[in-house]
Amino acid sequence: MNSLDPTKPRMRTLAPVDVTTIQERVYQSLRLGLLKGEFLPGEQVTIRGLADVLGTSPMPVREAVARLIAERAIEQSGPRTLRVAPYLATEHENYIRIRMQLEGYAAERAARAPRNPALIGELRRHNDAMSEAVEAGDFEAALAGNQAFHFELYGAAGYPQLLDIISTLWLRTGPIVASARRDQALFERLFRIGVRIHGDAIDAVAQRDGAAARWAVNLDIRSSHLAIRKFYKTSVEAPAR
Amino acid sequence: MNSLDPTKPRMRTLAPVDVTTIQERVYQSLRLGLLKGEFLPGEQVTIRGLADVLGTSPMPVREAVARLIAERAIEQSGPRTLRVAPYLATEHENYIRIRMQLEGYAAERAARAPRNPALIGELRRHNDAMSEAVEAGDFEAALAGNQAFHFELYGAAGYPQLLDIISTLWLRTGPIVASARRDQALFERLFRIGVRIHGDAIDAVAQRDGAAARWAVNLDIRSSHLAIRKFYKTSVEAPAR
DNA sequence: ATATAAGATATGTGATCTCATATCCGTTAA
DNA sequence: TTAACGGATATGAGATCACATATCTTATAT
Repeated sequence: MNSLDPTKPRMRTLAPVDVTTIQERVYQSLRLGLLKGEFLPGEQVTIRGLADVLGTSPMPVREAVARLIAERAIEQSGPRTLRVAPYLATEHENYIRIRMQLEGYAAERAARAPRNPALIGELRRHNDAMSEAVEAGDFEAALAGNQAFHFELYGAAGYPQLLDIISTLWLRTGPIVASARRDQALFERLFRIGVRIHGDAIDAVAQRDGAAARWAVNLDIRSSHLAIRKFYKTSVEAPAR
Repeated sequence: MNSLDPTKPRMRTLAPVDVTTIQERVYQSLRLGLLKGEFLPGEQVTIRGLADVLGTSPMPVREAVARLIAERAIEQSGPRTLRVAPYLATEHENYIRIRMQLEGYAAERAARAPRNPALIGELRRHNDAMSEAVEAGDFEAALAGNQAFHFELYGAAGYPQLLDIISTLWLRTGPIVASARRDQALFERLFRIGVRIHGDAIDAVAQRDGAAARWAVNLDIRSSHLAIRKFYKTSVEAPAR
């Protein structure tokens, strides 16, 4: 019997394989693309087109898109047309008010939640990363840092369901925020303000001051909203509904 | 030329035909069924089974179910199993807190919105219908009246997007609330309390007192939650996750 | 009698095909 | 030159088929 003896126990090097469905991977990919600003608000998409880009058949894309339609991140603009949710001033303003309610509440709960020793450090780390990215002019990284900061904070509230709803709202407003970064000067200013407000939020959490945490997050949301509104007012006109 | 002359103008009796997709009708049907309590929390469903009941093929059902999964009304409990969202005490409690934030906010805004002369009358009408249904022991009608009252109120806030999110939350908690009506005595008591609280809410709106409206709605949500928790604690145990 | 294994059934996932129709483009007639 | 008609193309919706596998049933062996 040599070393190839099949009855002899030996080390296996096979690793478990990714068993997630194609549909799920398509969904996650589209979701990430929306949050990273790879789609413009109002941009038309087609199921077959996405399937080609993603290297799969239309079938999994259809169902991933159906989920995104349910989350209002993609909408049917006509009988046979799909598009990324467009920027509409009043609609976006409504979402901002809803976000202030929910994210403000999440921040308040996070500040009042049982102390997690690592939380403050993590928040600072995300905010520092965002700050450095802004100064380096890397707006994609700044966007990612901003997102990481917010979700670290909201996650500390200990409400998976709340986090889930907030994620959906970010998915709707993501392409709008991300595409607005094309105005570099405006967004540099915006992100610098954001970094400072995040600092206030961190202080509020450190002092377990729920009201102050809520206030800081609401200020952050509102100030970013104002910048985005200015961007869209002065540059792009929203596509017709 | 007789009366069948095709050149002679004549009255047409053809009415427009329903052009909505099967998928959309399946979705609306499932949605209504969930809100009316035709599904039990944790109940298993199959795509082919639903397709048979609805008299269609699995295809439109698949995509309608995908949307409901995105809304967390249906979930995948295993590799090849779908079920209606089950009752889980802490998860449900989290949803209750989120609903208090959002529905409280909606009520506050509704009370402070520009006066709609018909609103108070509509609210009273829904609440009276609910009250009569409770006394008649018609819990399905009472449930419908309760829903109509809440959405009439929240709709008056003038935030379609907020209404949409609240609808999604009701879709998740709908089967839980609806199935709990099986304990008649408990729910008779609950609905009677609800009718009274609704009266307080109507008064708050009539006086344009946003804080009072928020308070009334939050009390309504919380009291119904307590009744449901009691029901599930004393009767049914939630299916294992 | 019980436990294990083999076979049958059920079910979600994905691919492929068909269909209706919206959209685009070129041709033709006024 | 312009507008209207018609054909080609693109696209979402739906049906059908194929596949892998989880679950249930049944038979057999201990």
